[in-house]
Amino acid sequence: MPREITLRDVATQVGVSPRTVSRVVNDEGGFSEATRQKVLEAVEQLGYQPNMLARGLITRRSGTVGLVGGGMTDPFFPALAEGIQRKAREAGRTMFFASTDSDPARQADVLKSLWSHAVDGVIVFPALDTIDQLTGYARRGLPVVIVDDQAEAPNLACVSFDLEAGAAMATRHLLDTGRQRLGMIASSLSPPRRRNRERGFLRAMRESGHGASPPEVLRMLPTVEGGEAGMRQLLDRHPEIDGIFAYNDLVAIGAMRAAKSQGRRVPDDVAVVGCDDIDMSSLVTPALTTIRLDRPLLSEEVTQALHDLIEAPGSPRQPVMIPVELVIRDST
Amino acid sequence: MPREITLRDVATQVGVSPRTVSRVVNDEGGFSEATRQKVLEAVEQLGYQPNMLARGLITRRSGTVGLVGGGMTDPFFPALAEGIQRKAREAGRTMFFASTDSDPARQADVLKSLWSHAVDGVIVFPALDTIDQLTGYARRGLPVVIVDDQAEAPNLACVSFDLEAGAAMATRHLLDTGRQRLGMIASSLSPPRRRNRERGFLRAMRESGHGASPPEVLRMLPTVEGGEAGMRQLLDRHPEIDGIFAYNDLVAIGAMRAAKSQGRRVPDDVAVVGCDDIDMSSLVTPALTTIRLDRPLLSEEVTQALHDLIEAPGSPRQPVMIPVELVIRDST
DNA sequence: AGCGGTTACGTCAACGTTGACGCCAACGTT
DNA sequence: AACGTTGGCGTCAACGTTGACGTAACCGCT
Repeated sequence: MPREITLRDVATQVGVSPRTVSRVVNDEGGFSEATRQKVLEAVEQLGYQPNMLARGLITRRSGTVGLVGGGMTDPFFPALAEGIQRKAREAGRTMFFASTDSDPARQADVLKSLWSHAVDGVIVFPALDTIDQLTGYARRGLPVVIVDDQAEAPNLACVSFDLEAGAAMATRHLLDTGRQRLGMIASSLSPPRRRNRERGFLRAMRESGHGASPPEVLRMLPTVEGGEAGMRQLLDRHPEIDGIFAYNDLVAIGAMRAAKSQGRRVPDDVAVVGCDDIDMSSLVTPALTTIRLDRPLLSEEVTQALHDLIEAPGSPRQPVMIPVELVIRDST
Repeated sequence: MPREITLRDVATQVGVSPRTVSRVVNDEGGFSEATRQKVLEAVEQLGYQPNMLARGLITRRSGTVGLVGGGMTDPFFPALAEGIQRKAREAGRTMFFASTDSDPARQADVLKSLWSHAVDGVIVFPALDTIDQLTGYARRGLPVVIVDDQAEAPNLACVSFDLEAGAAMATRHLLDTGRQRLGMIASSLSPPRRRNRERGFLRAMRESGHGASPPEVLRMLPTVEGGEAGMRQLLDRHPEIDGIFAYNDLVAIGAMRAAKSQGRRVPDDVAVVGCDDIDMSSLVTPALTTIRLDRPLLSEEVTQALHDLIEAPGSPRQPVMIPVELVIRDST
C-alpha cells in the first residue's frame, strides 16, 4: 500500500516549505503567482489530497455532518436524506448517516460516535422524547438541527412541517365532502409533545361542531401493517365510520387495503387521507389524497440552519415552520 | 463551547500518565485492576470520548466506511443502505453516505472526498462504467467492494445478485404461462458489461426456441416514467406483445400503468414481471410478480467482504454471487 | 541613506492520540 | 546472592496539518 501523499512530498518536489504548499492549497494568500503554479502542478501530478483528519485535528472542523434518523424503511425519509446529503456536499461537507430505529438508547450511541468523529454538526429526526439528550450536546458545543420537534438551547435550531395545520386541512376536507363520522390512525411512536397531527385533527373536529361525537383516535405503528390493523379495529368497533385521517401514507395505504378486504369501497364507503405524499401514493389504487410535505424545501432549510449554526456558533435561530398542502386524489 | 475532554484531562484527574489512560481505554493490558477502575471511573465522570481524528491520524484507521450509490430515489436502495449501516455500526464503524446520481464525474468527486477523510473502505454501486476509477483506488490501498459488477484487483471484492439467472427465470415463467410475444424494458444507465438482465432474457428466449421472432428490448430510464414511456412505445410498435420483463419494479409499475391507460388489462392482455421486489410491489394492483433480491443477505455479504479486506489487506476474495427468487403474484 | 511597510516565504509548536522503548520494583530461580 | 523475567507504568516522538510568529528582500518615500 503506497504511502499517502502529504504536504511534505509536494513541498520537496517543488522546493518550498510545507507551509507554503498549505497556503496555496487553502488559497490563504501570501505566495507568488509563480509558486502557486508550481505547487498546483505538483499537487496535480502527485495526486495530493489533504488529510482531513490532520486538518480537522487542528482546525476543529472535520468537514462532516451527521444525519440521524429513525431509519430508511419509511419511504418518506430517503428523499430527505439524499437532499440533505446533496446540500451538505455543495457546502463542502461529507455526510455521515446513522439510523436509530427510533430507539433513544441507540440514538445516544449514535450521537456519541458522531461526536467522537468530531462532526461539525448534526441533523436529527429525534427518537421519541429525546430533547434533553439533544440539548445536552448542543450545550456542549455541537450544532444541532432538530426536525419536527421544538427546543431552546444555544447551538440548536428547529425546523418543522406545519403538521397541525395539515391535519386540520385534511380533516376539514373530509368533513366538507360530506363525511360524518371520522377516525384517525395516529402513531404509537410519537410522544405527546409531537402529536401535532392529532391536535390538528381534534381541533378541526371541534371547530366544525363535531365535538359532541368523540372521534376515534387509535395509535399504531406507522407502517402499512399498522394501518391495516388500525383500520380493522376501527371498523370493528365503529362500523359507521366513513372517513379516516392517517398518520402517514403508509398507514393510509394499509387502511385502504384493510377496508377493501372487509368489503368497504374506497372512497365510496370510506374516504382516506394520508400524510407525506410519498411516491407510492399516486401509484396505488385509488390514488391517495394526502398532505404533501415539501421535502426539497425541508432539506434546504435544515442544511441552511445547520450551516448558520456552524458558522456563527451560539447565535439564536428562529424556529422554521414549513407550510404544507392538501393534494386531492381519488381516495376521497 | 467547553473544550473537549482529552486523555490528559482523565490522566491528571486520576494521577497517571495519558499513555496509561489510553491503555485502559483501548484495553491493551499492562495496567493493574486498581488503575483500571480509577481510570474508567474518571472517564465516566468526565464524559471522555476518544478523538477519532487523532486516533485515526496515527493508527491509519478512521473507523469509517463510505457507501457510494446512485441515489436514494430508487426504493431498492434505502433498505440496503440501512442494512449496511447497521452492520457497519455493529463492527464499530460509522458510515458516510454519498450519492453520485449515476454520474461518473460525481462519483470521482465523492471518492476523492472519502479518501480525504481516510475512510477504511468503501462500498460502491458503480455509476456506469467506472471500474477503472475503482480499481485505481483499490490499488492505491483503499479496500473497495463493488456491487453488481466484476473486476479484479488487490483490495477489491465483488458481490452481485445473479440477475442473469433471475431474468431467465422471469422469462421462462412468462413463456410457461402461455405468453407468446415478449418484450423487455431495460435500463439506459447500464453499460454493456452490466446488462445481465438482458443477457438472461435473451438466453431464456433462445433456449425456449423463441430465437426466430426477435424479442423487443428497449432501454429507458429505470423509473416509473421510463416504464410508462417504454410500454407505450412497445405497444405502439408491436401491439401483439403479451408479456413484459421490466428492468426493475418501478419500470414494471410504470409499464402496468401505461398498459392500463391504453386499455390493456394486466394480466389478461399483457403480463408483467419486475425485478427487485420493493415494498411497493405487493401493494399495487395487480400485485406485481417479480424477482426478489435478498437485500439483507447482500448487506451481510458486502459488509463481510469489506471487513475482510480491511483486516487482511490484499488477500484475494472470491466474487460472491447471490441467488435470486421468483415471486409470483397477480400481474402474470 | 534611512525608514516603515509589504510581500513571500520559513520555523516551530501544537492538535490528541498511539508505537516504540525504557525504567524500576517485585518476583522466582539457581 | 546474583540474575533473568515480568508487570506496571512513564517518556518521547510521530501522524499531517495549520496558527503564531519570525525574517529577509524589496518597495516607495522622504
